[in-house]
Amino acid sequence: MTTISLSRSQIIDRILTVFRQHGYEGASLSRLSEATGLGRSSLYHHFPKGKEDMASAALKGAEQIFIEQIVNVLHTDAPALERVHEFTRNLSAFYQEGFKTCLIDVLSIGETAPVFQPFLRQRIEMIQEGLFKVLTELGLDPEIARRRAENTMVGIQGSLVVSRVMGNNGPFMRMIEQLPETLLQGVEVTA
Amino acid sequence: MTTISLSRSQIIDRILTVFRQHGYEGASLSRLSEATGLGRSSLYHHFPKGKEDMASAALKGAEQIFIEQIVNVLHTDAPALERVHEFTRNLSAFYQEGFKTCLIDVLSIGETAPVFQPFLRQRIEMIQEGLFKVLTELGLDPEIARRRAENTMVGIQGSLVVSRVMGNNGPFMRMIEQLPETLLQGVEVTA
DNA sequence: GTCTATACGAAGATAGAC
DNA sequence: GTCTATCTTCGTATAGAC
Repeated sequence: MTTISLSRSQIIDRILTVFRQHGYEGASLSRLSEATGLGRSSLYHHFPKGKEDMASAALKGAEQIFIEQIVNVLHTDAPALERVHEFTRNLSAFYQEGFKTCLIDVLSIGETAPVFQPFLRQRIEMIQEGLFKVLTELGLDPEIARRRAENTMVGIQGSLVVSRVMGNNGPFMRMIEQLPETLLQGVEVTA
Repeated sequence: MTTISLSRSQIIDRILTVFRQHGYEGASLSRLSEATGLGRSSLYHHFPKGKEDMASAALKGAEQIFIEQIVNVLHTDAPALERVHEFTRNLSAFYQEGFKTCLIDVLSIGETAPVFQPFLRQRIEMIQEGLFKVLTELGLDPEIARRRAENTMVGIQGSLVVSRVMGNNGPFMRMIEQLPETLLQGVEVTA
């Protein structure tokens, strides 16, 4: 066979896309097979426990880039204001300017939701903790900081849903555009 | 049979719940049959085109109460401020204080999404138009009004997702609590 | 209007050859 | 590590009796 075989991370990436687009129940083995170019048995070779393994791998595959691009940028030693802006930029890229459905949304629906829920919840908490840290460093009241961190998560998820339904990424992009301003409202810019 | 048979609207309500909880693909005929107490064939008697018919009926079933409770309250001749508050209260009740997943979210995922998308989109537009009307009546700049209407939809959908994943309705309830204030920011209260 | 029975394909999953 | 073949269960859907 001269077929160029995919690396594990490439396979997982294809799988990830299927789950994002179709949800857990809609991500059938046929679709996963087609998307990866692997037969069913090959999929079971890579993911012995089947679909649940694949969804877990997809979740974990997204985690790498998620932590790097979204979470860690909030914990660098760069100036707090700069961290907010990098977070915002990377967020937009991570969701492909709002065109990508979020796994957090999609995997929290249906019978298997309890399986993934702890991980999904952790993702939300990681972002909220990172934002909380940055905002309190900037002198914001902890109550307000916590609140803004939550509202940010709400804004991300909500704008993705609304963008998806409206058929354009306007809502997401407007959320992104106003995010730094919203987060930094009332912060003293003591250069 | 002494079984108390359900009315059509009761049947649709049960179906609605299944779609909300499991999404379109996860809402199998078995689940729908169990939830309604009707055999598969009976379901086909009521909904000849099968599952797609059921989902459409569920969507239409929710529309009645949606328009009454969420949209129409924005178009009454009550004072605009009062309309905002009634909208907020009814919104909270409609989503059962944040414990109910929204059909707009759930039916916009997966292969059949294009079938329902126009209707889902219309729901979002109905709310946004109603809010836009109230806010402009209150003297708000049209640009700002449009923006706040969109942010409200984003807040609703996002807080429902985050509440679901976090396993508590706190995010939704905080969104509800701050909604009137957010909407009415900068509005002159000329009694 | 609801039931039983049934069709038929697709679902997830496994065995074993190569 | 990928394939073909196969298994079982579940999926949607229909026919026809009551």
